[in-house]
Amino acid sequence: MATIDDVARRAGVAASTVSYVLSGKRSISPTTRSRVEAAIAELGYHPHAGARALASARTNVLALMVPLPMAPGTSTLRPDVDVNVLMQFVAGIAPRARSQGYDVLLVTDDDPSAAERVWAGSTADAIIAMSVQADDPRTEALARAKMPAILIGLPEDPHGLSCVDFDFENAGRLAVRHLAGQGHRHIVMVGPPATTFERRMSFAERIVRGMSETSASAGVEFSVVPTAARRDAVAESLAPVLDREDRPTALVVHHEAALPSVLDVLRDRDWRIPGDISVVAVAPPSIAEQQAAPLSSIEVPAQAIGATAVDMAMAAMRGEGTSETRLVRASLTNRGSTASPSS
Amino acid sequence: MATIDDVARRAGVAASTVSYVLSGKRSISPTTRSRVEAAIAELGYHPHAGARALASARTNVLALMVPLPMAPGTSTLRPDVDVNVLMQFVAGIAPRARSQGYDVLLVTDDDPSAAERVWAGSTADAIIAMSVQADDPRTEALARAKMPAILIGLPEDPHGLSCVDFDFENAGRLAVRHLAGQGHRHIVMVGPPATTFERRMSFAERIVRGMSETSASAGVEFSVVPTAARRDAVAESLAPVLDREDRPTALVVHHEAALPSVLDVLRDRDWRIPGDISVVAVAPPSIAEQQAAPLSSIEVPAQAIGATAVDMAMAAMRGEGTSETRLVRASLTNRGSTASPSS
DNA sequence: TCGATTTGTCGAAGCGCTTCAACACGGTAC
DNA sequence: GTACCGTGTTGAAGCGCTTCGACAAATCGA
Repeated sequence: MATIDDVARRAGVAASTVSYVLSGKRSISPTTRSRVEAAIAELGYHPHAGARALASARTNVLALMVPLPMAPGTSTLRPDVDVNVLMQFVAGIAPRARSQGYDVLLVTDDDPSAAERVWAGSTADAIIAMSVQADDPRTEALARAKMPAILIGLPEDPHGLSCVDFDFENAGRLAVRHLAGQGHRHIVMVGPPATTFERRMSFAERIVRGMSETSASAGVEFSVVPTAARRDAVAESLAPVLDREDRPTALVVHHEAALPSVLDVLRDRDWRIPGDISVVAVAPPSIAEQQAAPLSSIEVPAQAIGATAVDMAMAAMRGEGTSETRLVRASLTNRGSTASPSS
Repeated sequence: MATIDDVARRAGVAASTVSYVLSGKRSISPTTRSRVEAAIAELGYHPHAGARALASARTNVLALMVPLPMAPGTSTLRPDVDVNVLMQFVAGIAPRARSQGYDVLLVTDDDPSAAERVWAGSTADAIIAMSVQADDPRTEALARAKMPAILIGLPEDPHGLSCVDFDFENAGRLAVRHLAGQGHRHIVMVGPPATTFERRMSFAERIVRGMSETSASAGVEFSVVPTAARRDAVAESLAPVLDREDRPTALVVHHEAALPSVLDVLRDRDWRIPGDISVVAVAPPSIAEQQAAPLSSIEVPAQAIGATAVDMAMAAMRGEGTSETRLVRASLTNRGSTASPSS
């Protein structure tokens, strides 16, 4: 492997000059610059990441704490984390980090001390923690490690850390307002399984709050049906609600994995969308689009949130960013799956 | 941050002694060892990863090339990579790497030169590349970079690199043998979309080869139906085959995402499993188990393959591992979704 | 024309660790 | 008693880079 000295020798300059060409921290004459660049190209030189980290005290690595949806060893999926959504975040984070010259380190240990290991060992410059729960133990560990950290999700007590998340409360309001505006007086939210609520994933609580408050003030009847993703589970959970004489005229589905099952259940009853029932999905665009029927949806811009998290991490490293919480605003894309109730 | 010198001073020994306590490369007296360990604990010392990498020429980082299933910027899923399967691999890789003291670096660039960047910059000690296609350009790039690399998947020309994969050909043989043994004379494989075949993902080609050869020698009629995952697509793709008078009595489904749709389509026809039709899934256990009906399946041990890849990478770094190809053997778990055809 | 800036380059001092040669010391062997 | 060995420890030399202060040369204002 060629070193910076090799390059310097070949270009007939000092090593420090090469360094400055690379970093742009001092002005360099065009002549020198091109000689150095030529030498770099000829030798196929790549600076040694470790040496760089040692000398500059910056690693150019961003650590990403990902909850592994399946416990290692077992094959059971953790039902409260949707793999597709997870990937959407990663798809937003990785390229954005790369474009700023950062590599992404995957940290999957559920042990909260992993954060300290990464930070204290100068393995990464900052951490992004995904899928933060209301009472997530990682939050405190991150704060204690005193390292630039961004949370995706909203803990009860951020311990002074910055957070990004989708504005689920607003999404809930939006959905109800849209449907109530069309004349719906009875709305049901089909939500994540009960365990998600028990785990205190705040997003679930927030969207419910948004919906129920708006419903109340609009005089709309509202209830929540938590469900597992499997079709039989969905059918069973929904039956009591859909069988009622006074059944809801609109469904708001906030459970990516259950979406196909919900549509199937409606189809089994020969209910047309939106003729017999209106449906709004709360999901990343790619998922809403992939359904059998195009669904009007409140799009969770997971990729954009991921990218934002990276930007906030960069800001935090620069010492800017007084701890802030950014809630990315909801917007409803109408794909024609809602209409005034026929009654 | 405490340095090794701080620890040495506190323990009253030389820095090199601390280093040897940490690495175990020289014998240390029990007294000294415990004094050093105490100092480490008191100071909360963590060795600086960069300094370590510089001095020892080893980073203790494993790079993982993951094809991002969704192109950044767009929201379209690449249909040939199943997110769930991807995650299964990661779930096998990350903990195994960690247990050997390695961190995992996520490399999502599709640019083949990413490998060189990572290697030449001494950012990682080895690379594992996932979802390798028959004619994957990354293969040659990896080989050229002359770095320890393991491929998950089977390229046409491994360029001397080691590979791990599931023995899909064997899986195909196994499935047909099992069904033929029960008396089935007409089997259809429901496979990944046509684009997967076009992309020359070798797994698809291999399982087809295994099935068709065994079918031929067992006198069984066999055909392949590629399909997209969505329910309407599946219904449409399967219709010509299932509507035939002489319809198949068994389906082998090798397409994780389409599995639920296939079951739905059968249910719509009021066909019972296995009474009216036998079904075998080829999928990771977690996915086979999650279906509405428990499915007999040939289990793709994605986690185990991931772990194996890590072990092979470690061996390759030690300079062992003459380039080898390991195919992990298939086994069929009977969950009662196959039976002799009723005819 | 001369001092004051600015511009471009260099040399050297570390960053925190690993590792090698060297050595002190008590125990064995003769 | 001397010679030798193994054990446990040390000091110093880098690993490849960044960055700071210094400095020569070019540019400027008056």
